[in-house]
Amino acid sequence: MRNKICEELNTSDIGKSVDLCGWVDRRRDHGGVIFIDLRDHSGFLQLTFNPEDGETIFKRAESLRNETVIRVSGIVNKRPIESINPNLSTGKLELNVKELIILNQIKGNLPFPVSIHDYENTKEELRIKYRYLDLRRGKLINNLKTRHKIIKVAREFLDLKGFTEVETPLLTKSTPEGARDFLVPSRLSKGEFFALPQSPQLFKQLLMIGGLNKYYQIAKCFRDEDLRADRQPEFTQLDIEMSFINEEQIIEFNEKLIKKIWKEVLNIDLDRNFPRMTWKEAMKNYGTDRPDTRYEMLLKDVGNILGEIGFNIFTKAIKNGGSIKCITVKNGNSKISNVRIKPGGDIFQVAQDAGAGGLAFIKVKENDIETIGAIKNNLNESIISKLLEITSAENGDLILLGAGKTEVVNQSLDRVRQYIAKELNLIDVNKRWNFLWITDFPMFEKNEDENRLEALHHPFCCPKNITIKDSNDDEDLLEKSTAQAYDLVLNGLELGGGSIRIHESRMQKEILKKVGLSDEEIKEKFGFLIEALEMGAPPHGGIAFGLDRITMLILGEDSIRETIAFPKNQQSKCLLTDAPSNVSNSQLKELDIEITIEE
RNA sequence: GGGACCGUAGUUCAACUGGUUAGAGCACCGCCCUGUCACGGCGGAAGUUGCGGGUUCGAAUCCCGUCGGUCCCGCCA
Repeated sequence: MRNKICEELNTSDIGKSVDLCGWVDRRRDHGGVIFIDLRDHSGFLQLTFNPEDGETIFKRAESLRNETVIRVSGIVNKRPIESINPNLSTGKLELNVKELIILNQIKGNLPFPVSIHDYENTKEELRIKYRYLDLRRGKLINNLKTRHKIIKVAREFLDLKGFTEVETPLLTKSTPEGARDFLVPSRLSKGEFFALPQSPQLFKQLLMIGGLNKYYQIAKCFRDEDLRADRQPEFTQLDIEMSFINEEQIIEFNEKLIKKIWKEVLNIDLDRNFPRMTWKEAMKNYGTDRPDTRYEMLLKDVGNILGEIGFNIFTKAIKNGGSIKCITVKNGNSKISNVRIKPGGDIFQVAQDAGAGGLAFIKVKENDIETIGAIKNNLNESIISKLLEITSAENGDLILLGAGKTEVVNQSLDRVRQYIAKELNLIDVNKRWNFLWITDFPMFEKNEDENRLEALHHPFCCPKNITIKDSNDDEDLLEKSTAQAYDLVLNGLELGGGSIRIHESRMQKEILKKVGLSDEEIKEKFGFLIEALEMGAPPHGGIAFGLDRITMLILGEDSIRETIAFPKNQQSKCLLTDAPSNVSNSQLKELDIEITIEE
């Protein structure tokens, strides 16, 4: 059909006869001469039509519209010097068309313009509904190519290190805890359901037990939860697992993998080792387990300074076992107006939205401080000087304080910190790729509402420095234990996480009991795992990266939808196919399923 | 489940504090134009202002409801 593509053409083709196919990107009809920008997957070439070439072909050329699909044959000509277009790789050339075949025409108006010159703020609703048109604009295709390259580099790297890519089932078992499952009924098992995997977690462990040694998978995962800019109901993990390995080895290995991807895809050398921070440090200094360390404003605990000054909110916080913490905004007094940090102000609101009762402030001035009377009346010089010492606050700085339950104080100050960093442009642009390992997660956290323990990572993480014998002797020891778990954080975003897994059946049973499962439930839901662990399971561990997020960050996009060919909208619907949708009664009957919602 | 913002021609936007017949660019249709490249010129068609209700002499504009979209909270082992 064609013997050339646009990007292949250069001045050595001048005088040659070529056949090209593509879309009409734009047409410029001068009456006498018609210019068409031909676009194919590789680039552009200007076509010219002259009346002297015959009435039939000229008439046909006049009928061309944007996005008409054509095949053209002609002679590659050198453009006159004054007509060279320096913005085009084929700008010195043009094709004088001798034969024009219209392969497909467009019907009516397009839902939005495709030509890159019209690239405007097209509503995303339309871009997703007519994804094939948006793809034709090129940017998304480039994003998909970058995504492809990331996967390719990872595959090559892992292959070279002796890993085997294995596909695990999509039709699998619904598991308790975690996210909501997508359920799949089956005609052969009426009344029963498969679940789509939230991750291949247990299967990759079983592969280790099977002696595969090194596994990876570009794995589709499914979670029926609400969506965000960085969360889709189906997403992709780069999933990795290894046997006879410890935490340190996994971290070092995956750091190499990430560095390789950044080098091959972006040509960026991440030469220094990624810094590490324990979960405790992260919570203490940043109030979150995925801190953005590109800027300062660390959280400081001022409970022992302000807890007993007599200000009721502070006193109560400490008395109830909570915290008083603060962040210091350098030169905040001039950069942030009073109304913003008082009730009704945007910064105050951020703190309150995060659950805090409010946000207190202390403005540091020359030889004085400014704050609300209820606080100021209770301060003396020694307290102030201690406060200034611990916060390193100087004249002009603004101290923002939170008091109450530690989790709430952490969460609200974390949000305020992030908000202010964005508002005041405090993010260090030189730290564009600020990777950080978070380690030493606790095994469990308390679910206050239901008064029970939940696995912080998942209940297959192996606790650190503790044996099943220890835990039998001291229940508390296990509950307060640290997991051999680690997360990779980039600029405040979780890129991936993993752990050393439990390879001992008795420990696995203990942990599952701790998160509230009965013996029966353990047997029913995880019997196959417990059994497998009893048959010579090797120590093993691994990690899973969010491939969509990695791609998003590498591309500098704000949403993973820009990295996915056919994404869902925020209501979890596919606007292109209108899925999910109704099914016929006969389909339902075959599954013995009845719809009870009323129309 | 909750909060915020948005919805005007095929499309991207405009329309003052509620006030004439809701405008413009691109696209579309017609005519003109032989070197443009986001070509240019003249003319034309194109609107249930998402939908429904209310306030008003008068609503794209204000109010209520509803539908759709985006961002966020909850949720996401």
